[in-house]
Amino acid sequence: MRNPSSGGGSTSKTPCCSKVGIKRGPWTPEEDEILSNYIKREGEGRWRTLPKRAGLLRCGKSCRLRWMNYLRPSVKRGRIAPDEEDLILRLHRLLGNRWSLIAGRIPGRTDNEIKNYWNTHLSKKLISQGIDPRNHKPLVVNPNPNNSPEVIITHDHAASNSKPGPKSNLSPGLVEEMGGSSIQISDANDQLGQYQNLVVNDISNTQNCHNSDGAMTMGLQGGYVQGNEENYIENCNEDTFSSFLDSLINDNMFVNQPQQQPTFKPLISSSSPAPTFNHAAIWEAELIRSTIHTSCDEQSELNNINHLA
DNA sequence: AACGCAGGCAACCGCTATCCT
DNA sequence: TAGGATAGCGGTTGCCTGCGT
Repeated sequence: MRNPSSGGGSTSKTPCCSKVGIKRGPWTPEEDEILSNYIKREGEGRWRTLPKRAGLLRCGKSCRLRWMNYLRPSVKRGRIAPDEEDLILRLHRLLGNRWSLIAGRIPGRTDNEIKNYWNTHLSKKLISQGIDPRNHKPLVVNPNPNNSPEVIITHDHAASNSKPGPKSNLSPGLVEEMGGSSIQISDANDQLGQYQNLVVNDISNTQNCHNSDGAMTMGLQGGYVQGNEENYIENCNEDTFSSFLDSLINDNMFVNQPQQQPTFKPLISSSSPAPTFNHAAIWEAELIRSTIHTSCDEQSELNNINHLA
């Protein structure tokens, strides 16, 4: 890809691999093999000193990235499946540009891969369907007979343009749900919200980790005021965020409103015409459920969640 | 066949969080 | 507690490739 001699960034700032003799650019098969063999032998970690120990003329960051994104045995290569695509969309609506969190829920996919896929495929797809990819809300299209892509963003979330930070990058959809007592989306995005609810609901029926009623409601009602995202998030610790997730999970519009059992459609009509029920949703729910279960048991997941708090 | 263009994606960047001494 | 080291994250860059002309 990149020309090693050209250097990566176009900025004048000092790159991390500015040392003379440190190689940059695309990795060669030989380098891959050296790195793979070394990590299989010695294990991950100590990236800073790894290149020297392994005999690579790379910086530690580069080695880590290469391993995480390509050389790890668990990394899945190949096209993103429609099921995965739908899952990415729904997770993005919940989590925003938290690529690592999204990737953590899609086995075999890396944050970089998902990020790239989002930027090159999904965001454009959403735009073409009149949905703002930043907040998953309908775009207000300027009435235009030739369907030119002139659009007005209706909900310009701060996360879209501001410097990302752990405390300010929740998706607007998520924030919206945090502020309301119901997960139900009341605008033209109803269908999308309902579809998401199905998944969330499915999770709620089986996940039993933080499922106390008290904890469940705390995240939503304990201090968050709609429009005051920062305050809420700043006060949000692991428990409250977990509780918030629980509240999402347990807020069950279909139980409350069984007559509204909707006709579900994929968020994006990527493949076949919309079925009344999508296997992807079941698969996704199962996947998310399993990760939530995992989060109950593993500190690493807590650490991940903690990034949001 | 040659050229130009746009899209895809691997890699790099700066920044922040966490760990360690 | 402070400060350095390390790990990890999300945004951005720019080369490569495929396609259209």
